[in-house]
Amino acid sequence: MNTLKKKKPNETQLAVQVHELSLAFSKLFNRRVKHLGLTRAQWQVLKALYSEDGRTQTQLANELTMATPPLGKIIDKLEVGKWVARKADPIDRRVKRIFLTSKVDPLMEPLRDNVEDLRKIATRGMTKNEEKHLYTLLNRLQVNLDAELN
Amino acid sequence: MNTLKKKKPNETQLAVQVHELSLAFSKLFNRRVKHLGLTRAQWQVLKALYSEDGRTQTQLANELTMATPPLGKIIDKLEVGKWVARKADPIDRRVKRIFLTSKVDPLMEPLRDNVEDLRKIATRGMTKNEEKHLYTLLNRLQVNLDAELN
DNA sequence: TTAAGATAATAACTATGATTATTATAATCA
DNA sequence: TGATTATAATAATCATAGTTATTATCTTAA
Repeated sequence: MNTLKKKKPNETQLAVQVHELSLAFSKLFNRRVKHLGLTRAQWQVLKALYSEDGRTQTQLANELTMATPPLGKIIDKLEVGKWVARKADPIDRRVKRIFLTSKVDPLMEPLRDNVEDLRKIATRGMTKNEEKHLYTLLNRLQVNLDAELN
Repeated sequence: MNTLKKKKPNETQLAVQVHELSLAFSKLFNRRVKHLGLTRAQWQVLKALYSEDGRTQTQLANELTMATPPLGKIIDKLEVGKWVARKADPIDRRVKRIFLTSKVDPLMEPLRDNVEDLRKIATRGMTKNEEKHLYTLLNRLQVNLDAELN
């Protein structure tokens, strides 16, 4: 009577498998950084800003492959938490530029470590070559899908 | 001045790459089935029911690796669209079992075709062996992450 | 058999992402 | 210049996923 026997994974469709992986990564990431008061999506934005802050929301949204409204909402939360500040652009009054606060700096290392830990966990049992091959194949998928999305 | 130069994909972190792939698959899927009035997540539920309907929401949620509240909301929408019907279990009055309506049957083939089209698009340029290897590696990631999630 | 614990569905709330509409401001073109 | 067009941010709405709380019901154990 139990119809819930777990499918053999190779039967799982590619898109479904990728989706489940994405959720699993997010759950693990969020669980592991909860004590820092941040989430996966928020960390992505901080990381992008860390390489160069003072960028506009539109520039950030492009880099993060995300529409501007959801990015704006993430920035709202980061602003409430005092991780970032919006500052008006002196020349173009439509623009707001996003700057990191000093509160962010001590968090970068633990967050980076967490990302690296997750990579190690996920690829456990793979050889370096297999892992490289995986990245190549994932990239191929992304290029193909991006081409189709245009 | 343009700081938005696209990263070389191999620099992208594994979890981020998987996340972007997941979003790309969903966007393409939704765009291609919009005329049917369904979404990717809704299709997943219909597909699970198609193999055997009359299951409880908890059973479906388990199969779909999803919590019961979000599943319940997807079923709400499917019910409004007359794709499924909730029926009270005659024995256990806590339980509602979900049944497909006849409206679903003619949609299964186009939806399946769409999934297959997307697979072909995504894996364009890969050999059969590379594709198989990809599935093996993705499955390894999933097993590793699932083990960590417990 | 009654009390305690477990389970099923759902409500309430949060986070993330998408699309469309709106408002303010810039840039361009006639 | 003045009108049109484009762009930046945000509001509003929807879809999906998660957690916690609640209610009804069932199961188990004293």
